[in-house]
Parts: sequence; C-alpha cells; structure tokens
Amino acid sequence: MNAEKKEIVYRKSKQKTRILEILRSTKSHPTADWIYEKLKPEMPALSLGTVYRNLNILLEQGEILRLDFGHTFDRFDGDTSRHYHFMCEKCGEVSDLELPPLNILDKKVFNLCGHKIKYHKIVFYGICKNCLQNS
Amino acid sequence: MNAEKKEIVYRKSKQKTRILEILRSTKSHPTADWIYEKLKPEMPALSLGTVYRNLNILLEQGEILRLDFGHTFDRFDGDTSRHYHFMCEKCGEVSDLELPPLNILDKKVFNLCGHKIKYHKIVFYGICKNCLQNS
DNA sequence: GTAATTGCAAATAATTTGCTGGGTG
DNA sequence: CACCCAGCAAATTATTTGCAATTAC
Repeated sequence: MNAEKKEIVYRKSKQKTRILEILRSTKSHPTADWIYEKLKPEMPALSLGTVYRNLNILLEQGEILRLDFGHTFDRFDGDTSRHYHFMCEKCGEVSDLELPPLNILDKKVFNLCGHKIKYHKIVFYGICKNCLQNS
Repeated sequence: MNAEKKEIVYRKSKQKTRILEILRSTKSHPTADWIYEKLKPEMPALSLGTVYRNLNILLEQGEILRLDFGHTFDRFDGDTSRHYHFMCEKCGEVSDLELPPLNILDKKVFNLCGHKIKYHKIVFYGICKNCLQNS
C-alpha cells in the first residue's frame, strides 16, 4: 500500500476550461448536473462523465472545492445533543468533540447577511491522535 | 403542493428498537450498512431496506442525527479561499458567508483532544433573506 | 380490523469506469 | 508519437420503493 502516485501531467481541453470558467463565474455552488446542462447548448456532444472527470481533476489540483462530507455514505449519530465532529483523514474515524456550542455564531451570521439561522454544523478534518502515534 | 402531512402513528418493532439501541451504545457514527451487519447475526432475516426505513423514521422523530450535507448530491465551489457556507432549508440555495475564518478553533480542538487539525468546515442552516420576505 | 412494519427484489440516482478513437504537447 | 482526454454506455454504490405477508395496537 501507499504506492507512489504516478505523476500525471494534465493537459488543456475546451471542456475543462469551460467547466472551471463556469464555476468561477457563479456563486451558486452548482451540482455536476447543473454544469452539464449549462454547457450542453454550446457543446452538444458533451457527456456527464466528462464533467465528473474534470471536476475530480480540478479538485485534485486544488482549483475548486467540493462541498460535502467527503465520504459517500451517510453516517448516523445517536447523540442528538448539540456537538461538533472530527474526521480523521487517515483512518476515516468520526468522533465527537467536547467543544461547547458556539451559539454566538448564529447571531453573527444573521447580523451579517440577514438569513434566519436555525443551527450550524462544524466538522474538523485532520489526523487523529491514534494515527499520529502509529506513523 | 404543501399538502398537509398525513400523521403517522409509529409502532414499536424489534428492529427499530435494536437499531436505536445500537446507535445509542456506540460513539462510532456508523453507516447504515454497519448497523445492518451488526444486527444480522441476531436477526438473520433482517434486510438492509428495513435499516434504512427505520433510520429515516428515527430521524423524523428527532431521535438521531444524520451527518451529511442533507442533499444527496455534491455541490462544487470555484472559490477556494477559506469561507463558510449557508444553506436555505426552503429554497435549497447555498451561499457564501463573509464571516472571517476562525482559525482559533483548530487550536482549541487540538488542545482539547490532541488531534492534528488541518482545517474545518462550517455550514449554517436556516431560512434565507429572500424566502423570509416571500412568505 | 386497520394500518404500520417487514423481507425481498427491483428501481432510482449520483457517480465512476472501461473502451475506443481523437487531440495535445 | 506517447499518452491524456472525450464521448458513450455499462457498471457501481448508496438509498428508496412496490408488494404481499405479518404484526402491533
């Protein structure tokens, strides 16, 4: 395991360029499908697979962000009290944090932009204590 | 639209009870499949569909939490600078927030539990300014 | 007895991947 | 001319749903 990644030299393509342009020009945090529909008129031959492939390349290059939990499956929590989570990027473990709830943030955001905030979620990412020791 | 929800009176079942017990007894934030595998030995006839159905019922009853982005598809962001997000529960829009990054939190969490924190994400949920006005 | 719940299997839905041919460096 | 990239379709994966039988209240 931990095989060294083959260094891929990415090339330009009209599709990749347009996808990035579209993402840069909107504040709407689109889905892959939305980008596909947006691009289809000017590139009738475009396929959804190409959009996904390019999004992953752009992600890897750090040109864009993906807004999700990282893992593809939902996780459930039997503890419904307000608390935050940490996910270890190495072992994938999700753990609860003792950090007290920061209710002030909700008010701050309301004052800033006028949205009515019901609650918020915070997830910290990094390497857990265990993985730090075993490496 | 906006049809009034038929009020369902949930009944007890061994499956639902055990699923909740398992969730309450672990801190590992399991996936649906993990719960299914855990329960299978004592309930050989159990099906994965039942696990999913009960998790959704428990969610609706507020007995458990789901850790994810709510929507099932990824959204992408062309802005890679550190910023937080807001999602409107009514119209589904995701927008950027002007709230400055709270780097102190990463140190706080490290001091608290010893995990090495690389970064964190915050998502606020509620009703956006627009939806507030149009209702 | 009414209607929620189950197991099973088939259906969805988002995303990934194999293949073949075309285009970039 | 090597090898990355596109388009297409088929495969994967997590989750949902239809159905008939079962069970809770």
